Amino acid sequence: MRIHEVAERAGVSVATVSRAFNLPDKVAPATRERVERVAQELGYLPNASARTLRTQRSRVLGVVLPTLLNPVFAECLQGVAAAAAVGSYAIVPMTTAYDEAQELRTVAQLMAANVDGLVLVVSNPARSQALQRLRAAARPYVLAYSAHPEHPCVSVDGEGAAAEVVRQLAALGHQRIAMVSGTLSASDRAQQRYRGYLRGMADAGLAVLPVVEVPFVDNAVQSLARYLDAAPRPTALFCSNDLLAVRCIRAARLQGLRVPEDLAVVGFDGIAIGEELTPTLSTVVQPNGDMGRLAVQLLLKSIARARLPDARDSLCLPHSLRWSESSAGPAPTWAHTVFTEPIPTLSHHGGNHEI
Amino acid sequence: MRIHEVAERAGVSVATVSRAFNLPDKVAPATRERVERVAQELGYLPNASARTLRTQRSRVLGVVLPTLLNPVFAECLQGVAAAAAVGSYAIVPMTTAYDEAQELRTVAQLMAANVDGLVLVVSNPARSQALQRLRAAARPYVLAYSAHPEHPCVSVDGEGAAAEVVRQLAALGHQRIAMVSGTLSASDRAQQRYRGYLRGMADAGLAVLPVVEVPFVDNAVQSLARYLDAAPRPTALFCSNDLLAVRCIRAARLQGLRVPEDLAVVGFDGIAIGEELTPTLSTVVQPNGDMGRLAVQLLLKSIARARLPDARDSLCLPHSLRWSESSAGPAPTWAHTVFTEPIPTLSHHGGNHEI
DNA sequence: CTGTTAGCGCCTTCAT
DNA sequence: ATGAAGGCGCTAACAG
Repeated sequence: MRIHEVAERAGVSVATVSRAFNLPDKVAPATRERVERVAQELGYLPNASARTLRTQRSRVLGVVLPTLLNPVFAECLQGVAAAAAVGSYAIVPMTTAYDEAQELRTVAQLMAANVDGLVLVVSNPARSQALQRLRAAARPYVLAYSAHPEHPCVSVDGEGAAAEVVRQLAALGHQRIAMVSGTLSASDRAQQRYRGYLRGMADAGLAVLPVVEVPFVDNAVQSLARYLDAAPRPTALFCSNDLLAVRCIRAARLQGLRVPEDLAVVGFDGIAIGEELTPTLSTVVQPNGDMGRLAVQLLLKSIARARLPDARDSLCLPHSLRWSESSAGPAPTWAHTVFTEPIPTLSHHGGNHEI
Repeated sequence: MRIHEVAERAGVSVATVSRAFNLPDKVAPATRERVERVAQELGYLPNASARTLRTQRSRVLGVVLPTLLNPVFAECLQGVAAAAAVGSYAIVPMTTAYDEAQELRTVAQLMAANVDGLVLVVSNPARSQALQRLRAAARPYVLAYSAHPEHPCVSVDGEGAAAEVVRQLAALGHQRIAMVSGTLSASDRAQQRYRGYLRGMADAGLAVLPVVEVPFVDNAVQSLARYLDAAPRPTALFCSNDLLAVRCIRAARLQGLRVPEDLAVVGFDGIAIGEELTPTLSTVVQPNGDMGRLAVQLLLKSIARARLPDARDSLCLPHSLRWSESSAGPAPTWAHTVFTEPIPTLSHHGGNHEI
């Protein structure tokens, strides 16, 4: 279905049909209605490629995310999609698996696809070649989840939030607080949260524990369980994301530890499912949907003004701490000896609450 | 950066540059190398819109999903993305929130965007206007997660799997097995699984219980808890998806019920996080990634042959039952009276395992 | 092996 | 208020 056929059926020129769609004011009401009716009947929709080629604007935004298997980014993407839809923009999301080479390839591909702008979550803004390339090509982009003085960003104060969590855990009476993180080098955010941990521990006058780095998801629970098996174990774990927190809770249970009595676990991200688990997840709640939404709004605003987004327009969104069931103050000393047996495994059919 | 500039810098015509990219064999090695080098230097990438307009092929696939907030579809999308990447196709995912009107709009938008084909998860293939439209326009598409004799599909036998789950629960000694479902009318799949429940109960000679329909996510846990409060309660719940199962487990705990001793809970989907929860989720494991992957392969194969995918090429993938910690046989009668107090709520700071 | 050229479908200036 | 026509960047005949 092409514009020519609509024009023919409506007894007008293609120019009039085009105007009826794009500049409705410039066409007589009667004509416009007729064109619209015919277009409707024929199911005509303007060919996006031709329009893009002609106008040099695609009304498409590229979205670069590490993965969609972590709900935090899926939630963000929903916000991006919602805000884009409001502005009549389509989105093309792509995932990079936290790999910087792939970030670069992805961005190149998106540029070739003529996206009008990009929202991206990158591993490390400071050294990202993908961002350099975008800047060199003068493509509008906004980062989400990262803060960097030279890039337009929408983020939360991850370091401050982490420090706050640790201080509050200390205030609850915890002294041995360990940080659990994914591969630190893979993500700027993980490093930021770790710095927050260090600062919080210093503020509380506590001794820092070695970071528990869990690089591979496969055996995360296994290695965490092993870690928790060795004395003296921490009384609280601060995890750099909620999925890690879920795994820590499982590892604790496998070791026969109660959460939160024997081990408090706090996550980071505020993924929705965290509130449905048992115990519900204590965590740093980020406004994931809003992060995406506002990144898009910043982007679209700058596009409308035909300028690049300015680093000075960066936004730091408020976060909140959710103190929920997976955390509490440490149990008194005698309690630590109660649960030394691992919980029954599957063959006993899950009697993990009879103990 | 346009093809013309590359041609100029390389001292050849635009046709040669184009050929160097698309038909490398038809250009002299020396020339090709020079063109490639220049293109590299200039960071040239062919304009996708122009190419699409000219060739009438975009090398883009549309992906229509209900939501990305349910990990089952995020997992599927990863499979889709992987298979598309292998075939050098980009993807444009869109979500429909289980709304049929939005499915139609989304498909129309994707068609206007010149996608070469679509993978879609729709509410109800039998009455989907979106599918009618695709068929009318002769666009290649493949459905995932649904089976329908008139459409090319990649799915699992949801009814059979559900019946199997119910029979096995019965074999474990359960007699009061209830089905928990989202809005039945919103999804073909939910209905299919419900039919499986009915069949399984009949096979086991058990009396069917009224389906527990949980239409709105907001108060799902609340209403489930209320349901579980009323006697006589079921000893096993079969949930039409894993997220519901997670909520059922929480509702049970809120009522002071142990899972699985007082209440066995089985889900459906096999989302990855289910294995990390405590208790780990018993569920029907679908190959979510493969579902997406194979749907794309079917699609690309047919595109390569310049034909529409045939309903007779539909695939029914194997599923498996994962019997894990959230299910077990029913506890003996005396056990039902042990836990009658609700677990402490947040204000008591989560002592839900001290009972 | 390489160059010239005609559109793909649309928007937009210019003319009427 | 409407129509005619050029060209966005690219690929694929067709020539040479």
